[in-house]
Amino acid sequence: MASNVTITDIAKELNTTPATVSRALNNHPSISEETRTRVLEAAKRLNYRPNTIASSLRSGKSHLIGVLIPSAKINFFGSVVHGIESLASQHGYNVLIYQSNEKREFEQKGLQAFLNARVDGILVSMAKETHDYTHFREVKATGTPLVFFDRVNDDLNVPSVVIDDYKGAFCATEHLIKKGYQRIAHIAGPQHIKLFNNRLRGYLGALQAYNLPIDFNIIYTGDISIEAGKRAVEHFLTLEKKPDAVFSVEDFTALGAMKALKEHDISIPDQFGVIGFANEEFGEHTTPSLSTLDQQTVAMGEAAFKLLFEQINMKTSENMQPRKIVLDPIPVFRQSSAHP
Amino acid sequence: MASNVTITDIAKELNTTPATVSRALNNHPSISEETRTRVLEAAKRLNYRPNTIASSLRSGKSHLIGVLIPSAKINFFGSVVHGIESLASQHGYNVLIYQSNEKREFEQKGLQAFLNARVDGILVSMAKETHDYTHFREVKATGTPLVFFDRVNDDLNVPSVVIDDYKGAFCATEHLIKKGYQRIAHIAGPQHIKLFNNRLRGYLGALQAYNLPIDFNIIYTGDISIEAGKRAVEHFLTLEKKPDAVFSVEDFTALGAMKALKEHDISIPDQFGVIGFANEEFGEHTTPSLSTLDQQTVAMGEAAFKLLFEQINMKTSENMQPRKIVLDPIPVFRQSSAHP
DNA sequence: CTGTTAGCGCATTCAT
DNA sequence: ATGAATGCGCTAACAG
Repeated sequence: MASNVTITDIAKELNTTPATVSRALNNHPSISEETRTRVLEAAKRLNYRPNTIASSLRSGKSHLIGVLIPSAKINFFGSVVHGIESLASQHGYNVLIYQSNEKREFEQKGLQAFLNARVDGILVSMAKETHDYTHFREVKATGTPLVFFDRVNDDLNVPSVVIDDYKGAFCATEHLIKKGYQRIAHIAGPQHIKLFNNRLRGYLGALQAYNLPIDFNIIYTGDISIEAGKRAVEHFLTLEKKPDAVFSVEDFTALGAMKALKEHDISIPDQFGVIGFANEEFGEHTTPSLSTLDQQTVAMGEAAFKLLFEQINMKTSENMQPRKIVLDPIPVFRQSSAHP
Repeated sequence: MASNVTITDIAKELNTTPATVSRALNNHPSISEETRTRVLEAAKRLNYRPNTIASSLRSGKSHLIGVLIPSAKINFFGSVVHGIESLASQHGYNVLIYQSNEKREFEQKGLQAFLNARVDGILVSMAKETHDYTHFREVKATGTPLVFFDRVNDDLNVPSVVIDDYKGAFCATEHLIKKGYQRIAHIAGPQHIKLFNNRLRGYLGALQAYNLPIDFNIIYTGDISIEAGKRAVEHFLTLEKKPDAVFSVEDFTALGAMKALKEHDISIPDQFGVIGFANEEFGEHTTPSLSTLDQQTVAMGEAAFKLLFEQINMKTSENMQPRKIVLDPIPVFRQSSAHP
């Protein structure tokens, strides 16, 4: 069964030494073409499998990267992992995955596991619950390259990849304006979370850019849920000066808004325009289909890996300030904002 | 900077030997309580991190499991990975992830990478493209525990976890019957894929069980797409004896069917009932919401890990025939099948 | 270009 | 209960 042939076995077979076999196997420059082929042939014949564990121990490089996400069940992170893994395996890295389940405790355990496994680098999207960052500081202290994506923390001085929420919100609002909607509302998310604040700012920025008045009566702040979207619309409809379109901070909230509008027999997009943010899968299949902004999940994963890869291959001396990659969200304009 | 304290360092600090430190750290039975605490204290003080690589090399156990999936972008697999990782980390295993992207070539590369990393076990959902199974045979030949989930192959004699497609299809069809629909159609998937065939059989089984006639005119075979669903309905509506409900092999096809029905102003569920299979996220948010069967993704991941864990801890002598776990799909009956 | 030597960090056998 | 010795499989520095 498990043959477990080693380079020593190959060496014996060919009356040479493990060192030579190792060199041949790793395409070392100073090795004759002849011995290389002989070794490769013998390796194949004996069904040799390089033991990466031994190699890692000796070389100090594990060719492992750790990816810490809140949950693989969340679509967004699955897509990001897709981007990460694709590039990583192209570059000869294996990907370790760990879920924080939004708990700081698990987050810490995951980082611990990664460090113990001597990963060559770590990619993290932070848990919501996390407010104390000492565990990340410990990682930095070990010198292990670290990159944040999506859920980042700027104080930590770690390279990161994020989406340009301001620009996305600006773009969404601008789109509604250009489509001819007159009075555009916003359903905002919890403002202590930076990205939701950025989206609010993008909304305000677009209104200003087009010299439209800002009315805080049509800015509803709720949580991220279908229910919040419904409540927002109910609120808007009580107003004297009702809005005729809404930019919702997030697709699920937009969905709630659409449901409430339907209940009131307000037709979308004719009487009321709706646009969300995230490009969740369901948006393509609602009636009408939901306009939104795509978050570039796969590109985010790829960018995150690239940043990490740079860091891994960087002499520690080159200690410039950490790079921050900001991805543009991609507009996906569908029916819900197609003002006639 | 990276301290990289070893057990030897701890030993020196305490004027003892690496062996003692190792024993203390691993809760070896024959070690005095006093030295244990002294070692643990010193380990913490020196910021010691066990080197799993060295440990793996020495012990022969990597505490790594490899998970090979078609793509992390696909929701289903993300959820399964969630289930796997949760249990795995509870049991002290780290999870390596690799995507085949539905290509046999990558599948083989992934398995190779896993074997080289000396994983303690491998979990696989096969690529669609795969028809030649020698790479799996090679894995078996190494003695590395292997478990299939969802996309399995029975010839390989490998333990597996699947969903009971027959039962799910039976249940869906039965539901439509009990709701009072009279003439129930089926949109089937490519029949060379076993699970689709099982669903067709479940549909037929339910009709028989309730003494309903089987009419092949209302069994439409297509691929798995929204378009196929639309075409199926178009076909059904040309018939003289039109159906008044459909069990669709899969949610996206069901969605296509709903769209076509809407275009024909046929009201769902009053005039026509629809039920799908998979419990895709969008189903909750369509109008009307889509009845379906949940595939128990997280439970599948957990079951797969459990099976693998059993195998890992099994003496190779206990070579009974491989276990096969069959999960029951969970009915999720929503509006689209709510016959008045 | 190849062989020799050494050791990565740890767990385990055999002493004591 | 602890210490001494050994080697897992590989790579790398140094000789030749």
